[in-house]
Amino acid sequence: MLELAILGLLQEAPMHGYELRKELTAKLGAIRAAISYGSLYPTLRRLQAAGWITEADETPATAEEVPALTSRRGRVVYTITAEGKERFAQLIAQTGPETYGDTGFGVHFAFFSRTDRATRLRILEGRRRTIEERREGLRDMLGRAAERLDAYTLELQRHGLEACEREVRWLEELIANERSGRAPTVPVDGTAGGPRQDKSPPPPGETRTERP
Amino acid sequence: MLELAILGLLQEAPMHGYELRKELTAKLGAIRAAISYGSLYPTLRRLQAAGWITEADETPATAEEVPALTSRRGRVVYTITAEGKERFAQLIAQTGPETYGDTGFGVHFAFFSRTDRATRLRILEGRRRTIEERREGLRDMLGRAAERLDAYTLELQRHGLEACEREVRWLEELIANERSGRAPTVPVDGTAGGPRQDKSPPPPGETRTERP
DNA sequence: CCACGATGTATCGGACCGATACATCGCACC
DNA sequence: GGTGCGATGTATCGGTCCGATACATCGTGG
Repeated sequence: MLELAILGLLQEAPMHGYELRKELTAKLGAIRAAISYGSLYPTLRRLQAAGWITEADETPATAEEVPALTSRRGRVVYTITAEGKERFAQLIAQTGPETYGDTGFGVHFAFFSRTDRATRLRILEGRRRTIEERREGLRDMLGRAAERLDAYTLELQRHGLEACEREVRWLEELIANERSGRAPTVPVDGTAGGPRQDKSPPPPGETRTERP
Repeated sequence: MLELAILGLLQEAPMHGYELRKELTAKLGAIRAAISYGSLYPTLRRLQAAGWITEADETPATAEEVPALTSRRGRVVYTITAEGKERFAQLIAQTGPETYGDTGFGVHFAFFSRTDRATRLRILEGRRRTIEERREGLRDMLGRAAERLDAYTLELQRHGLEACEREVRWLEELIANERSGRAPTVPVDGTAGGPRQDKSPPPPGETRTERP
């Protein structure tokens, strides 16, 4: 999952570790709290060893002397390679059971603007099915096995059930929206890439913004 | 977290691994999908080594002969010890940052009927604060940094923000209930849940219930 | 003058997951 | 009468990710 997210972010611009973590946290803030360096740095090393990214020490080109008295450690900037882009495309398109879990779905969804519509639909429907199953499990629990559980556990289940129902409704809307054809079909490519091409796909969600 | 959950469940009745996993999945179904054996068995071994639980091979006491031709492996039944109960009480009462994360909070909440009210309130308020901070982060993101993110990511944030707002409201209700000395009451919703008999909640006093 | 928070890179132990292996039992289906 | 299949049951292994920790630089304000 981290691998996918890193590759996706580096496709927008080269970054160093600290920045990467901030962007990661911003993009995935709705699902995960914060990515640990204990995950980030080893993963970066793994990606570099595999050839998906390159690591470049940021030494100031304007350094005249600076006789390295303090052996200044520059920031390490990571850049995605062509193979890395290929790898990302492969990862983003392949769906499995882990794609429909909470974290997996969130990461995939966060990169939907780089995903073709067929895959988007497949993921949304798979996620819906997963949540529907969880919902049924909770319903059964609250129906049949209710007397075996205490009031607090029941309240937890009830709250979880409600969350499931809301998410299914949300997914229905997104699916309908994708099907209605107003979906982006974003040109995924990047060879023309400067950093940050301004892509703004059509609003995937509902038109209502009922937040005060 | 697993340690706490196992200790809590074994306090209700001795169980073997398979059963433990089922009960764990039932009790925590709203937060986690299913506990892996790859976590469960090592943890059981760790708890046994620490003396919190005892491990007893379930050999049928009525076995006259049966000279072990097939070397039948009996089920291993785990029972909590007095030290284990002490350990559980210690774990359930101590709160830290990890208590307010998604998983930690869920596990603690699932055992609220074995938690004294002061601790319950501390946990609910800590959780509320955590979610409020997450909510503020998402609000900032949707306000200030909105133009840097694509439509799908924004939609994800919006959905996450809504979930935060709902959870805060839920927590407010629970906190108010705790303060008023009642058990979790059931909000009138209609969409969520099936039959909801008001099963007599843990009395406002202390907890301590053994299963028959 | 220096304390403090932000920036920045990095490692280590541990918790947990997913896949896998293997064995028994009862029951439906042919 | 056989046979396959799903539930029950115990267990390990490799890998991912987290939390704590360490250390260094820089700007700002008291």
